[in-house]
Amino acid sequence: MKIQLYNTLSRKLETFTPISGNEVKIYSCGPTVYNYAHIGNLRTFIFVDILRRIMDYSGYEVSHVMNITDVGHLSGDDDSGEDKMLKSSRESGKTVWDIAQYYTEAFFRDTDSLNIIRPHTACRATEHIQEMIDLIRKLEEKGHTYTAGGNVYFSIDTFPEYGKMAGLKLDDLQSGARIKIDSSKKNPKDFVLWFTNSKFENQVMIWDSPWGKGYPGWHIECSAMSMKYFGSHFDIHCGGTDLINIHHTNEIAQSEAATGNKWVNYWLHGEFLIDESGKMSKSKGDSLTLSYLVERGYDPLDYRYFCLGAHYRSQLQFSFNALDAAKNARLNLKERIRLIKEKCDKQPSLSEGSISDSGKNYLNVFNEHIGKDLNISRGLADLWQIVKDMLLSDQEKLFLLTKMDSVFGLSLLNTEKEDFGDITQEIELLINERVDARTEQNFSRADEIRDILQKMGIEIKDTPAGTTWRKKV
RNA sequence: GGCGCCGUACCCAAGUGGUAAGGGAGAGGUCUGCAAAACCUUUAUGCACCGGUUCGAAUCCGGUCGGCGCCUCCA
Repeated sequence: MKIQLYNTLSRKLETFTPISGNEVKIYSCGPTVYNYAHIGNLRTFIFVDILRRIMDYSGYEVSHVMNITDVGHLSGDDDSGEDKMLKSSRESGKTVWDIAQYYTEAFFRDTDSLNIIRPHTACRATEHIQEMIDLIRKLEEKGHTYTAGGNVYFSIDTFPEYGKMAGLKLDDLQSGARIKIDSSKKNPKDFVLWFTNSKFENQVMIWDSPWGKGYPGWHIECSAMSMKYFGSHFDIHCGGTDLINIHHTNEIAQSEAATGNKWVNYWLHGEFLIDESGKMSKSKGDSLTLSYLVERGYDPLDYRYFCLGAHYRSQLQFSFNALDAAKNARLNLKERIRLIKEKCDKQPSLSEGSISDSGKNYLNVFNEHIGKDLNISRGLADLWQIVKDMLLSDQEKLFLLTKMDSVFGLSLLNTEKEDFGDITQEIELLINERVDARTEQNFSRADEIRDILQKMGIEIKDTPAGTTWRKKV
């Protein structure tokens, strides 16, 4: 199966070819764990998950590494900003280590509930300080660094290709347009590799280094960790679109300056989720979290479905209206699939070889769609078409759906419990009573019971096979 | 100030040169004691606006208006 990816490096669609045989090495930028992830953050992780699932689906051997940024980083460029971990620690009364642990667990709870497959390796920055120090040393040996004001900086003037991915024209950049420039820097775009002499009280996240006690700059962790797990050259690096200009630009500079060779072949960036006021950000304070959606009665997979409706490189407009639409769509889809499953119940399942031409065609079209820069929303449309196809056998539908859902990750075949709730005794009694009333043609009582159940949030369905119910959407 | 993206029906959106995917919502129908659910049908001569290129444009080019992002930390 051919896979084309839009590479930020070239700003073009490129056909994907792995560096080594059938292996695909994916590094994705992970969460900063000083707060809950908001649903905008999670959109990017869903995008990475789709990428990974499509690679798996295509038969590649994927290894996926993701960092956990548990080192506090400054909110400003000039050393005057506040350390976010410390801030969070001060506000909650917990230690920075507890904070990191707590939010890391919260992050994985969220991603698990979104059916996001966990990376093979999730590596904490704080557990790779030595690797970072080693990398900085290498850069130092090659003359790419200088020390000023107690910090070790990367000197971008020693790396002529600086900014090539972002297309930055250095002279045109208005550095300091929004923030004060660190006066120790030789070039405003230089960045810190290692901070020493923390000015923060109670700074506990400090380590010994050749340059003194301190802590690493933000960018170095991804370079150091990806090289540790993947070596100096790997296939795909992805993250949010905001990382292009600074974070990934700096990562490329320090990585390629250290090794002297190309670091990453394909760079993929996911666009933002926005709401009426624009992009969501942690610094806005109260932000939309997944658990808030759950409190409001949504299933995490409603949000996943919502995200699959748009291409990863388009901004997606969030609203509860749109989320409701996704929720309805997902439940409708599952109901249809439940019926298909029911009808196939006693029949033997199909194998790849016994698929009809029509089925094969669906699969080819689907593969073509998702292979073209992960066009998952087009793939979803393909899936709907299969579900609604009146000529395709149910068995075949089931086969195709199962295969395709390995890419969507929507648990579409899980139709048993989730949406239909636990049968409570009360509901069952009422339903039985209503069935009796209807048999006796006592329709006023039957309608009365239906109203009662309605108020309890239960929806009644009278089918030829009997009365069923489900929780109201 | 520099760079980039976007503007498609009531809503979310796909489509980037060959005559508008999909979903939600709405409407009509079948079914039903009535409903609900389910199922079927239906909903943009039109893709912000103006001009141009082309046999042909939502798609390419130029302009106008509007929205968003990046150039601090950020998904």
